[in-house]
Amino acid sequence: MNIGQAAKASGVSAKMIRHYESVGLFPEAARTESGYRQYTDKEVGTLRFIRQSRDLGFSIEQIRELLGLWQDRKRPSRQVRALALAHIEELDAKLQELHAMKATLEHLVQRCHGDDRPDCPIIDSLAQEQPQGSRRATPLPAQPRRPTFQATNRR
Amino acid sequence: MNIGQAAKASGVSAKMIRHYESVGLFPEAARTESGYRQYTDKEVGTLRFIRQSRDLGFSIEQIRELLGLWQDRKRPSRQVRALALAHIEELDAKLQELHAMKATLEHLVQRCHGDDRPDCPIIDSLAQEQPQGSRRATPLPAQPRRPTFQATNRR
DNA sequence: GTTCACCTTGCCACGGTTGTAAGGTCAAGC
DNA sequence: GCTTGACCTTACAACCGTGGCAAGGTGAAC
Repeated sequence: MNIGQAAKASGVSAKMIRHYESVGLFPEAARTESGYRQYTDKEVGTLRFIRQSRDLGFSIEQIRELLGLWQDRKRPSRQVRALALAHIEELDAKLQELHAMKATLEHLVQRCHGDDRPDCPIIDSLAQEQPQGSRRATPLPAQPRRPTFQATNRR
Repeated sequence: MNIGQAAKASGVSAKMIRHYESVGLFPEAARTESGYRQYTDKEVGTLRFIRQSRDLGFSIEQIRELLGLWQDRKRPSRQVRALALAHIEELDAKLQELHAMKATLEHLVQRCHGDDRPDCPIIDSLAQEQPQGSRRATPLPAQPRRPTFQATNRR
């Protein structure tokens, strides 16, 4: 199986298969005489595992661990569960963050007429300097101020 | 005011002030004879505006527009509102995505004993090949399969 | 022997932010 | 004066995951 076929079968692009190989997430594939990578069903299975994990938002490093746990047939399910729980917590943190942003914006949008007049509470709020005892409901202790949220590529 | 002081006053790091300047989000600062950037309160105000916008998850490009709207005192509030609404939709899309991930994971975690036994539905599910008529509740038409969600740097 | 789809490697781009390196400047204390 | 240390300057690389493009080699059908 060439890389293109493995890509189709697994749902991981050929580009990313090469990338995963280069970062050691995926073992180096066998090659034909002319250098073409060759894949078996077993490897496609691993690629599918990777794709599913990515779809659930696991990072490459987390997937590295997951693959290790998958390979090790004797490992306690406790370990897998712990990894999943940790990831759920990350997702939760992100969800909370995004939710807070959305709530603030919705509040502002609600108070903006949104007509021909220039007066606009949204802009005003952005321009306003944040008071020391911030407007945060819970004054979280020593919280990193920058959002851990990054706008992602639109496609 | 030197860059360090402007950074403290605005909450934007010196590093990022330079960066914003380099990408044209922020006008080039005046300089002393020796080349030090000099800032006034007005510019610190702009920096604060940028920071507040970033805290709400607006992208650099969106902030560029917001700054334009802020500067233009006659622009209809409609425009600002539209920008905010568009961003709320982006946030919503992300929230939905993360929520779906979390829901799936929680379902799996719930069914995993999490004890010393190796049997684990989480790993099994990742290994399992996704059937054509996926497990998605709504078979969204031509949805990009890759998550638009990126794990972000931990700090 | 040409054509076309595929494969190869390598480098660049996107977000936004941080780190690091190698140097210049300023104000204080001696 | 001169050193020290905190600040400033620029430039470049890194993070993460993915896509794009270039320049070339390969395989198989016609």
